[in-house]
Amino acid sequence: MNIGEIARRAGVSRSTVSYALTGKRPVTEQTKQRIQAVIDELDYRPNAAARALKEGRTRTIGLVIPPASLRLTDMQLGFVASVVEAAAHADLDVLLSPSGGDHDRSFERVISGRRVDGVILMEIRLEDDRVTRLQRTGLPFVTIGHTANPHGTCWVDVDYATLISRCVYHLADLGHRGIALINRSAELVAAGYGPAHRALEGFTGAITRRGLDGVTLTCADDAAAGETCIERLREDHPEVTAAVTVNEAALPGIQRALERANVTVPRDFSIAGVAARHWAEDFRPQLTAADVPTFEMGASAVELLLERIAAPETPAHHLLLTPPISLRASTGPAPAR
Amino acid sequence: MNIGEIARRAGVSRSTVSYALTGKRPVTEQTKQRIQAVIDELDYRPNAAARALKEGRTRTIGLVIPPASLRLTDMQLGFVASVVEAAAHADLDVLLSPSGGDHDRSFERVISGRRVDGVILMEIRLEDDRVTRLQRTGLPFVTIGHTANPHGTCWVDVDYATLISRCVYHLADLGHRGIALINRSAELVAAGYGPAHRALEGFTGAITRRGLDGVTLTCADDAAAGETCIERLREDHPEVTAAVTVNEAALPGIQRALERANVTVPRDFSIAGVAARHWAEDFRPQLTAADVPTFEMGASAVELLLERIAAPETPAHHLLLTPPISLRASTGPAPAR
DNA sequence: TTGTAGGCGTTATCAG
DNA sequence: CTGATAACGCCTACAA
Repeated sequence: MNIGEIARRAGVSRSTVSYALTGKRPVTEQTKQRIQAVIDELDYRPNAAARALKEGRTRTIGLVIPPASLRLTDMQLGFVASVVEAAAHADLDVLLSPSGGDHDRSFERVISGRRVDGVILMEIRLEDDRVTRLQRTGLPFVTIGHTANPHGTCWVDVDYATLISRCVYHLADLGHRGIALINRSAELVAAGYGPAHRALEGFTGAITRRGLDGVTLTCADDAAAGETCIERLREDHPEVTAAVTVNEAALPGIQRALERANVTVPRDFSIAGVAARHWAEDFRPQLTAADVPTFEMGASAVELLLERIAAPETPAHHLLLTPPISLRASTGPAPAR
Repeated sequence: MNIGEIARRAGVSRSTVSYALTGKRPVTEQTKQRIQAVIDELDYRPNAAARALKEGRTRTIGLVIPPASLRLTDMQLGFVASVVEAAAHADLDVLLSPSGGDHDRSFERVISGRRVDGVILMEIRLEDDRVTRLQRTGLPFVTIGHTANPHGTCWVDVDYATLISRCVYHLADLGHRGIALINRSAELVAAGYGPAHRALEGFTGAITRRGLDGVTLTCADDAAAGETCIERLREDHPEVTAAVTVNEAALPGIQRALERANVTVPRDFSIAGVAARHWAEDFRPQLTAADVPTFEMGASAVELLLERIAAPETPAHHLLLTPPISLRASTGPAPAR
């Protein structure tokens, strides 16, 4: 079914059908109705490929997600959901590309061949090949997270360094002297994953400024790892009375290990961090944490991308969010010696 | 950058470039290399829209997911991940449509206008408008889950009825007489969501056949709901000594409530069900459960869809999986009276 | 207010 | 083995 067939049946020319559809030229109410009747009858929709070819844009954006084999974290899922939602709201479709490296077939397919008008990238590393690649192509893009040197790129991120610093200050104010950072996995740190590095940066900075005793641990993104992490911590560093974490997926394990060791939170041990709200509220007792505003971040990323598509030469904006730390029930005064 | 420019620079015709790329016609090694050199230099990729227009297919499939505002369950996420992965493996792109109802804009956009070669639908209801709509359009589609009357449609699903029956038999064999079903939410049941209905069907069938005492409960998809569900159950039905569930998201809450009530699993209370493996293994003690093979299901859905796209007139296949029930540590003999 | 015609970038048919 | 050319379906200047 194509526009010519509609035109034929309605007894008008193809351009009239086109204009009746787009409204870019006045069309008599009567002919418009006749055309609409035929369209309704045949359930006609303009061919997207033809339109894209003619107009030079696809009304589709690409969303590059971590390889699907890795289980997505709740936060990543939050980004995907909010990006998809915001895009749908702007009548845009979203093309998904699960890819890690620069030379991924799926990634190449999506960014080349004009399949999309722009790209949103997540899980950004400090040095990220995909960003470099995208800069070379000239395709508009926005990153959720930012590289070590983000000048000239458009991004939205959470200020992990500041948030973790604040958590440490909060714990220090409560009298804690030995504080641990439960970071993301050693692999992510090694790969130069931004949030992990920035959390560490904020942690060591705050520890130093307050003259505290800091312990840093890496921990894989799952409950089991959280469990062994706490066990190790209590064994190797009994002087530690509090922890800050950016590893939300480890929280259930952390909780389990503390319970099993008969450590009462916050009486015996305090914990705070950065996490999706859902994880913080499911922790027992509820976790004092900065809730990562995934919904807002995804929506902003789409918004920034649309601006960038509309005006590619405009200077790049970015958004560094510092959401408030919700005081819940997991932090309290340091236990007396 | 287009094929004409490449042809000009390589001193050949456009068709030669095209054939050098697709290999559908022999091209001298020498010219092929000259062409490739120009392509590499200019980083040329064929325009996807032009190709789709000419070839009549997009090499893209649509994946309809529940509205993004609802948090996706782990199982849904598993489907998305495996579909995306399987599609990437077949060099297909995936267009995401977050939509619930039939008249959703995003849904309409994706299925009409030849944006995709086929569609995968998830979260199927017993009566599902989207399925009807898709049948009308004639676009190839596969559903994960199936409608009440799935004849002529192509689907892959888990046999909830049989699995829940088997769980009940298993518990009955262990001496349990009072058994509860912890189902999905009342809203989902009311909306005619298949797995919820089929779980109930399998449950009541098994309870009747064994002459047991069955209690059915609905429970929202989150930990908090699981907690109150167990509290209610123990209060209203103290005679119940075991439960079966299809509500994986409620498991952490179920566990918490049982622990708090000082109920030891499986000594005092047994529990079994259907869940993604990850949830079953995170339960303490680990949950005796049929692990929903999300990865396999997503991959099969893509495979079926590809067959269907290749041969639309072929009779519709389907796949009803009955994964084995992994005996873990959460079921044991009924406590003595 | 409506119609005609050309071109977007590819692929495939038909000649050479 | 290679080149010219005609579609694919749409949009939009230009002409009426």
